[in-house]
Amino acid sequence: MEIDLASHVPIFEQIARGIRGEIARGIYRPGEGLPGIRSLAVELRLNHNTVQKAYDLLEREGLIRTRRGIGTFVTVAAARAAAEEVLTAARAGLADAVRRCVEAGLDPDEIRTLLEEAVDSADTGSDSSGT
Amino acid sequence: MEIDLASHVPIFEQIARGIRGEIARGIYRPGEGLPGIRSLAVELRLNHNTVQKAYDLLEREGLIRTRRGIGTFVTVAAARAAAEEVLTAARAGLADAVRRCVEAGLDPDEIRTLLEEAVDSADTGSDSSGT
Amino acid sequence: MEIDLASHVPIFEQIARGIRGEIARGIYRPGEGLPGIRSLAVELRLNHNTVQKAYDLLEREGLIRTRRGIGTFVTVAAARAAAEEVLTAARAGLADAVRRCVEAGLDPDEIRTLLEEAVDSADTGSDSSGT
Amino acid sequence: MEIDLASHVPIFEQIARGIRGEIARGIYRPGEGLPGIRSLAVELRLNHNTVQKAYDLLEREGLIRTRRGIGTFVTVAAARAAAEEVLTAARAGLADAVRRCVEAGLDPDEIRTLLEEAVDSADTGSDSSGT
DNA sequence: GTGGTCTAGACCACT
DNA sequence: GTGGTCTAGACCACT
Repeated sequence: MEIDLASHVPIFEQIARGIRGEIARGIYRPGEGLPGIRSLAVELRLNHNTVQKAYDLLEREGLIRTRRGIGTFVTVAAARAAAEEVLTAARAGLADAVRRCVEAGLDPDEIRTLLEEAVDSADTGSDSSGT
Repeated sequence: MEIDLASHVPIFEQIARGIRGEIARGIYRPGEGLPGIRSLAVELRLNHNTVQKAYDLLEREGLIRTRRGIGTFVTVAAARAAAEEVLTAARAGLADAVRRCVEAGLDPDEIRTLLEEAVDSADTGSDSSGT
Repeated sequence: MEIDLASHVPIFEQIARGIRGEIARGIYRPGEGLPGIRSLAVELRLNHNTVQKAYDLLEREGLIRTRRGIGTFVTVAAARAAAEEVLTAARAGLADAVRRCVEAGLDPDEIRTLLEEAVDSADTGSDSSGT
Repeated sequence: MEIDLASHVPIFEQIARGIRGEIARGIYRPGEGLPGIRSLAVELRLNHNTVQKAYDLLEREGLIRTRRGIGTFVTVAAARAAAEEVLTAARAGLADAVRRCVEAGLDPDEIRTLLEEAVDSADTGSDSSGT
């Protein structure tokens, strides 16, 4: 998961988004355990309270369930819910970014070109070669 | 200019972006006066200090210049600089949004579809169909 | 008279200081007329209200006297008073500048060197060659 | 740090000057933490926004760096930069004060005498006599 | 506790 | 009217 400290999006929100995305993509499946708050905090070099806040948010959304002393788990209803939330957020984010491009004076074709560049470079981790 | 009070982007930053965009698109031209800090604050229903902070930022960037008791004006170097800043920001924002879409599990074609929807709805007023 | 628009000292105060100095040095003598508000404003490229404010200040101090429709004149008591005020202000300003030098980490000798440089360069207008 | 509420120099600028001087003199060293915005505000009996503005200015100059939730620290490049800025400002201030003395009709010797008085009284605490 | 943003409102300088 | 500074006080994010 990548945290952008310079972003205006609160860090706890970025963490929550990251986990939502991972649930949506099936990286974490219902019943599966999530990394511990402390260890994730160490990995991301953040204070554990910040990670805690992200987990709290996800629990309020019903995506995860914390069991004292045992750990945090993905709920059964999570996969579908996460996918929807992530999709909605992604769509909103894209619409917003496009609006800013239009305001920047870019015409649709230029935006499409930028999109292709962005798709290509975002495509890093996922192997699209089919190998 | 539209201000999103719910956004994580600080209001003063949103104002600065808006004005940068307007300079970039030639709505405000070098030498031209910008709306007064107080009057813009009233129009946007914001506190004048918030608008002041946005103008401060733009002045530090060299896009505008303030003259005591007279008003605020677009600098000669502004148009080009604003266009560049806005373009860079727009590109970064789009790349970011696309990355989130990919993380949401969307494939390139789905992202392209979303983009077309976004372009259409962001296409405020400017009828490109020529009909 | 030199006005420093970038200075934090209000412009009307700078004008007043300038005139006080000129009275103190005998450039304007008791009974003599001062430049008109409008013409001085034009010369200094300022709004006449700003010059007016400076004249008001000097009148309150008793250095000058305005006679409607005739002009502004240096009062009899002015010369001595101006000299005192200017001297007090100059002394205070110097003490302040020295304090800042000390705070900048300069030792007395370095400050003395700077002073000699400053005295030399401030010596521009006054012909010390005796020619 | 001493704040002169009657000065024409804005309070936030006075605070920035004070801290620049303290960095220049090595009172605060690179990596070291500065007093918190809120606590300094309390100490100086000022509003925290005013101190904030001073810190903003210093951050823009690259002298200090703020870390959310942690505090404000002197940057590595700060010492040299601060010393230069402070020296330049001190030199300019002294030149200005001397110019005013000359305009007040003081001759170089009188200015030198005033300087010695100022140096003596500004010589707070640091006994250079070695006694 | 530490910094960041924002509002409401006041006072000043310049045009 | 136009900008600049400051205060008092509130709310949020991160440690």
